[in-house]
Amino acid sequence: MREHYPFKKIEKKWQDYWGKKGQFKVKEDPGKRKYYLLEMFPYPSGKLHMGHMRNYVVGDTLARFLRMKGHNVLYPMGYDSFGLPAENAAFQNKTHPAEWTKRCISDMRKQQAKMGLSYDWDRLTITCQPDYYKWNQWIFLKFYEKGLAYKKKAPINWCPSCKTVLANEQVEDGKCWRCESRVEIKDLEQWFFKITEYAEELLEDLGRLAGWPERVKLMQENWIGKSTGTLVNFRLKDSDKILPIFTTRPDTLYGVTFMTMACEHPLVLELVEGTKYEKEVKEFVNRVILEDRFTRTAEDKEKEGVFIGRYAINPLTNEEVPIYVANFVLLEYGTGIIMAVPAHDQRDFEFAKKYNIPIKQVIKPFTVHRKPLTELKEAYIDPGIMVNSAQFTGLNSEEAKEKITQYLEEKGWGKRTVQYKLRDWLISRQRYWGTPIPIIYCEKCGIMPVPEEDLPVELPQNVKFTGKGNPLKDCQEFVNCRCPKCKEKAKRETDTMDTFVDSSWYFSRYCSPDYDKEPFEKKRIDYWMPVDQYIGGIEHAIMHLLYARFFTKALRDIGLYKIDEPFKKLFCQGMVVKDGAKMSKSKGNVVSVDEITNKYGADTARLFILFASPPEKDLEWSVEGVEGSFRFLNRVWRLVNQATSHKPQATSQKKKPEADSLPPVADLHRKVHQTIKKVTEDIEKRFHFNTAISAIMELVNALHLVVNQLTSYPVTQFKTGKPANRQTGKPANRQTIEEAIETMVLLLSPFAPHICEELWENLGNKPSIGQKDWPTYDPKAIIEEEILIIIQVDGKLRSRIKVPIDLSDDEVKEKALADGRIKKFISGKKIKRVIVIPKKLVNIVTE
RNA sequence: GGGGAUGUGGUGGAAUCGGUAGACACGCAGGUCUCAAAAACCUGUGGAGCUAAAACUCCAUGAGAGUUCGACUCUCUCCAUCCCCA
Repeated sequence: MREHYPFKKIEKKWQDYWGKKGQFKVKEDPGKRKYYLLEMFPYPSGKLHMGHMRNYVVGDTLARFLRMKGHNVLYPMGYDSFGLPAENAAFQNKTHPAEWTKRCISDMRKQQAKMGLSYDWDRLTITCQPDYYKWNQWIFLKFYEKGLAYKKKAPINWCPSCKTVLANEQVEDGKCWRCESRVEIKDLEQWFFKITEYAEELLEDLGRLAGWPERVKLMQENWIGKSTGTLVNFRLKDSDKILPIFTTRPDTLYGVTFMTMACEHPLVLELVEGTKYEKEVKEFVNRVILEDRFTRTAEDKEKEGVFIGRYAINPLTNEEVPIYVANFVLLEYGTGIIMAVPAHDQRDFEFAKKYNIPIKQVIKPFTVHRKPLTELKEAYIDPGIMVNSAQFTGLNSEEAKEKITQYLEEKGWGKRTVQYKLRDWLISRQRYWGTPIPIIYCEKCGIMPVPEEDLPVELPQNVKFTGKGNPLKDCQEFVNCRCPKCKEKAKRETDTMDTFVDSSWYFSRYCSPDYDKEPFEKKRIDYWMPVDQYIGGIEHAIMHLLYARFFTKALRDIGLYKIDEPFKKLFCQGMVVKDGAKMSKSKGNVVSVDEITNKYGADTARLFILFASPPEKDLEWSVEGVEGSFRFLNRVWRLVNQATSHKPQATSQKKKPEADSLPPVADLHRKVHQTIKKVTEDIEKRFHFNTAISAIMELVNALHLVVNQLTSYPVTQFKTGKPANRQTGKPANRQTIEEAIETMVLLLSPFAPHICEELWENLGNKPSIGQKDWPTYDPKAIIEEEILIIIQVDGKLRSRIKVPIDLSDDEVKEKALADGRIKKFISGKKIKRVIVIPKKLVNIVTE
């Protein structure tokens, strides 16, 4: 590794050049095809890792390619810079979150620049700055006006000793991450965005997102979780209360033998209050509530519950059934109360077995003679024939669903309904480092939105970070204010917004980052939006992408957008792993960007990342692989410089080849054009940078062979040759080789931009290679004169022959049958048929 | 339990529309150069059989079946790993 190309010098030189020239700045240009290329912006947590870099290298390569193809490419970068980690770091390092964030951003920008990423830095957007979060507040007020932002009680994690709200990730094993006290669940007034209002549209429009991966759409579909079913009103015994339940199985209504309620259901504690059941129920609820959803609903989790001492009345049968509170019922789904039919639902079945609750079968299989119910080992969940169901007995259960729902509707006991799993978006966070919610509480006037002209409500700088509670609450100068209406003393909302609010529209801010009348300028947004290609990790498949889609629709209804969907195409790159595990500090398998750029340079890192695997798959980091990429670039460097050098190559002086052993120059010309085609299509159609690079490697290998063999060729002539004639049959050697070298450098330039700029200049061209047109191939040049035909006998490869391209199928068939090797296999056999696949293969089928 | 993805040499991967399995690279082995090494360059490299060598033959894409003249590719069953949901 002693001698290598001077990548440090070259990379610095061209990064400076691009920066000085402002080469990547873009403006709206109606005359050019726009292309908005977006990467998920990072959280500035300190150092960028190779996982980030993979995202950016894919994006940057694409951006450079598209520019050369003549697109007007918007390629911006920003930082998602509000959030809990900054606040924690501030507490630990005794710095201000703003300071810490600023430092992280500066570090990350340096690393991104070192990788040669071609962002338009003029559009840099940092979400923790008032000129950005002002518009979060503005949007909040618009949502509030439209009823899309509202307040209601919701349970939160509460640490009684720290007296603070905890995020879910701060609860470890049901205990506070800092002081290890038992976490409690408290109901608190919180702000919500009404995403459920768009549930149907969000679901429906998934069908129009042709450029999205199927699995992401599927995940969103499941998350929205639409189900059609029936709402049935049970009555509470000895009360006039109604217990509404949602079911997708109204056909099993006659088989209800108990009810279960979610532990979080507010009615639970109300119903047991002052009764002998109170103590037991409370203890149970408090225990269950702290387990996370996953463990609670896991298949193998023991189903548990407690009788609460009350009964519900089935409207169809007037039967009384006991009410339980159970661990497997979630408040979020349906109404939080479930009618339990143990005969036809597996979880209900297990529960009933455990607590000796009767099991009543109301559907029997279509196939006759089934074992009696008492011997059932599991619930019967499939459709069948209705039994024990009054006037519905004998019906097909699918049919009965409809009939029973109809009957309930007639009687006013229930109705058909559509249910979504999607919940409204809780945006309140009880912490400092986020966008202040622009609301004022006045004793006289109530909830008052901050007037638009008073925005932004700025985060106060002067707060104490004790690690406990929300520092904003203790900041008197922030909290105390005047009511905008009556001007009396009032108090500010101290909750801040979820950071997902910031990332739900940042891509629109890039379009007009300097605009100060609204979040973004219509004229410019209409030119750039929607995003043509979004690139990011699969971990955002649900939350971020769903919120951004919701924002787009809501802002459209406010009149800010013309579009319905923000991201036309989505690409999710795989993870970067090392030693079989995702790179992470705790595992100690992190490869830092600096380490790689210092040792091999950015071009090598870029090339390796793209070459080692197709971008949607996980990428295994390999030191040998990186060295291989480095070797390749050195090879390219020597090859091109050898061609431009005045000194003849020392090693190539040995002997002159015979005239007939001269390299096939026409082949090289063909190879060049085939490579253009392959590389272009691999990038454009498939995102398969790995095969694009291997095609370039093949071209380099071919060139290498030609240059080495062609010892009679005076290398000095490379420097100032005329461009190759691409129209006529067989160009001169010099032109062909020159064309091959220039094309190769052009094709390689989006992947390894620095070295290619330098080589381009060395070849006697003016910079910048990034502003040259992407090469196009000549369809005539890629046609082979002779093609290889595979000959099979009974599907087995037996011979190959070369034939002229224009030979007819019949002639090919004849040649195949006459082939010496084939004769051996078909002699004495009767030929049943011969299949000829034009220009590919002949299969001779014998009896 | 439901849904999805993946499974190809010693390794990463290629085979884009059902038509030569293993492109390109890594690694390894041998060679050239060198006092030696590194670098660079050249040659070989799925397995087995048969060979002095070449040629040739057979086997091989997680396992097993099916469709087809022909299957890494399509269908079914199973196994393993990963992801999402419950």
